[in-house]
Amino acid sequence: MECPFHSFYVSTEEAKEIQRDLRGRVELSNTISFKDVEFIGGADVSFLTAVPDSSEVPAADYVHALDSAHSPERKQQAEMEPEPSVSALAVIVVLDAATGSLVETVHAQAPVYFPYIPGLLSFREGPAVLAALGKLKTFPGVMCYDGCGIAHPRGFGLASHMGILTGIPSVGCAKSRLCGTHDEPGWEKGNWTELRFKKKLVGSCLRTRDNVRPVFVSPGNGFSVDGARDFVMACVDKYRLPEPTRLAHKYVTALKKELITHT
DNA sequence: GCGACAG
DNA sequence: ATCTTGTCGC
Repeated sequence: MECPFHSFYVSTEEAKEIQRDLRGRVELSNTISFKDVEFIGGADVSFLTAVPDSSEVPAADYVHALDSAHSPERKQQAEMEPEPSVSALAVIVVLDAATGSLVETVHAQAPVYFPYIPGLLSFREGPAVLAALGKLKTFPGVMCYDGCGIAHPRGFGLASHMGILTGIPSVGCAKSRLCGTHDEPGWEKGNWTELRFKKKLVGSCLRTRDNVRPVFVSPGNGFSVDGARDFVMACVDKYRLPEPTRLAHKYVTALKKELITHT
């Protein structure tokens, strides 16, 4: 199956249409047995205002693919800012699955042409995430994203979107609920309840630490609901967020602070 | 029509 | 996400 690249310079309606077009490609059975996964990746994004992109690294393959769809005509058609003052800063960390040690960290900056709209997050953060992924030397066997997978209005959240575009199995681990209903899980680490949307099982409400708010885990692509939850739980150390996402967040925050200072 | 609403 | 100090709890 080829990579279904599309433009990210789209209107909100086109974005929803893209999600409906691609959701059928999501594979909800465990594609990989994370027992054999060597490297695990985690991604997180923060935003910069009025900080020029000083990237020196050549554009990644993902960016090239996206550029072909980035014609001025499309920007015009989508009625978006010619030169946004806000850019997304994405960081990807790669951990050794066996030891949990940090193997690689990369980052990329991309202009933001899309506003934050619940359900359309990937159109805001996607370009930066894809650009960062393209700079990796160590290719992760699984990616963990800070957002939803199929626990989404159209069953195609950030984790699913990135998973389909890159081919890397993925899981979404959101800090709060986007949609669906669930019972309150027990207060002990490891307790969980089903997250359902329109009567369908789409994820888990998982307690990753004793007495802390739960996280919402759902398959991105290549995972079953149970598999996604087991995977996230296996990535949890002593914090609420699983290590891949927690570390990625830690690094973007530090990098952002650094970039702002050097400006 | 009235709420809900990843980051 | 982002703007922000101290503060309560394990």
